[in-house]
Amino acid sequence: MVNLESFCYNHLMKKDTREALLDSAFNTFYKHGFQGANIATILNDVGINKGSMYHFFKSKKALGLAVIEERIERNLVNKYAPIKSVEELFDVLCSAPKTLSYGCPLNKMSQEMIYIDTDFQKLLSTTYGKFETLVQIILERDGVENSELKAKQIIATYEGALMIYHLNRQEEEFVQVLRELEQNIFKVVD
Amino acid sequence: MVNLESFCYNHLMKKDTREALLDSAFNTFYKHGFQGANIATILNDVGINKGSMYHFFKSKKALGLAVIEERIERNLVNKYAPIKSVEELFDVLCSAPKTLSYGCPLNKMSQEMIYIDTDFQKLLSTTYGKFETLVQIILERDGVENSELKAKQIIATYEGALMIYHLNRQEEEFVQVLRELEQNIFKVVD
DNA sequence: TTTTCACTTGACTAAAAGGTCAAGGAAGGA
DNA sequence: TCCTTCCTTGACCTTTTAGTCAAGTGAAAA
Repeated sequence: MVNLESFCYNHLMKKDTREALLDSAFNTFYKHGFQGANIATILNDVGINKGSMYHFFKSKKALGLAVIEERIERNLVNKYAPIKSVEELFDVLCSAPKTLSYGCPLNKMSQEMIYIDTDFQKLLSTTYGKFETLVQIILERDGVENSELKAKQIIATYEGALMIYHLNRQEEEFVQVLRELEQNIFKVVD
Repeated sequence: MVNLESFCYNHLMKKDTREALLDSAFNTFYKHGFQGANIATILNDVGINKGSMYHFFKSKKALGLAVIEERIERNLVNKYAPIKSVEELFDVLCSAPKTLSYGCPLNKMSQEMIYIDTDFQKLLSTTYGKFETLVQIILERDGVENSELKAKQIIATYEGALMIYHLNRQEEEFVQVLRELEQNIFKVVD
């Protein structure tokens, strides 16, 4: 018995065209920025034609918004939801230089788009809120007080340090700044 | 006696065309990003023609690099060089939401360009280094120990918090995160 | 007065970009 | 077997964009 879906004419399983499009668009936007990205590049990468993309997304903008909702946000949840302790959180944060080749996707997209398009602004703002909540939950589960402010502190330092890392490529500095924060926040003043 | 320079045919003092171009380019790149920015917009804003711009800058890229060197960097020096104490430093940092309409120009340009063009990358990296030095000097003059790490901490938190501010537009949160850092860094553990 | 140089004009080019569309293929239900 | 729906093709359109260039202007030096 043959899986019919695997015999699609463009060697892609039908339902996967949209997904492949989102994957490639995410990568392309991540590296080149939304405005700098070229639709032809994405299409070429996926191996499909224009009309096929415009069947799923009515415009480049729609594709961009979908990338935020279905990739950037999903990646954040996949990464932060399973974290069980503050210690583990900082370990994950410290690993960012190894996994995030071009900086923080959310930060990058935000810097570029929030003052250019209000739909992007709204969606990015919402997505950031979810990120903050994910971090806050980790802190609260570990009994940390004042979790909202501390979540903001952690994310702010992380985002800024990651930017500096991408300018200097000094991983040690990046880790040092985060570890310092970890100690400062959770040090007990006797 | 009339100032001859003020009788230029395009109602601009000659020497000022380049400067006006840099001003407008800075603003346009700041809001729209380098790639998203449109040269025609800048020319229209300044009130000159293409050839005039290409007389001073051989390409859009050259204009972009000049904006970094002659505006972004200059603004940083103008802003941070006169600061005389750590206290004053934090006051200036806290005022960012009032002065930086579209985020940190250096951060924004960096996020967009460092992985797209190595000339931008080098220049932005150098410029960031100068920023860090400016902050470090303030700390050292105030007798703060471990000034290099602390400068990085301050800048990282500031940059990240500023990004969050631009997503949420909650100025209080922004100030709170920075004030918290100020206390944490300089609190004496008895 | 003449020459020179820095700067400006504005039309032009070529390429790239996002987006459209009519036609066609595959699969599945009737 | 036929019809409908979903998806794909690839050529085409339109607009935008960075960049070019020959010709011209005015100020200042010679």
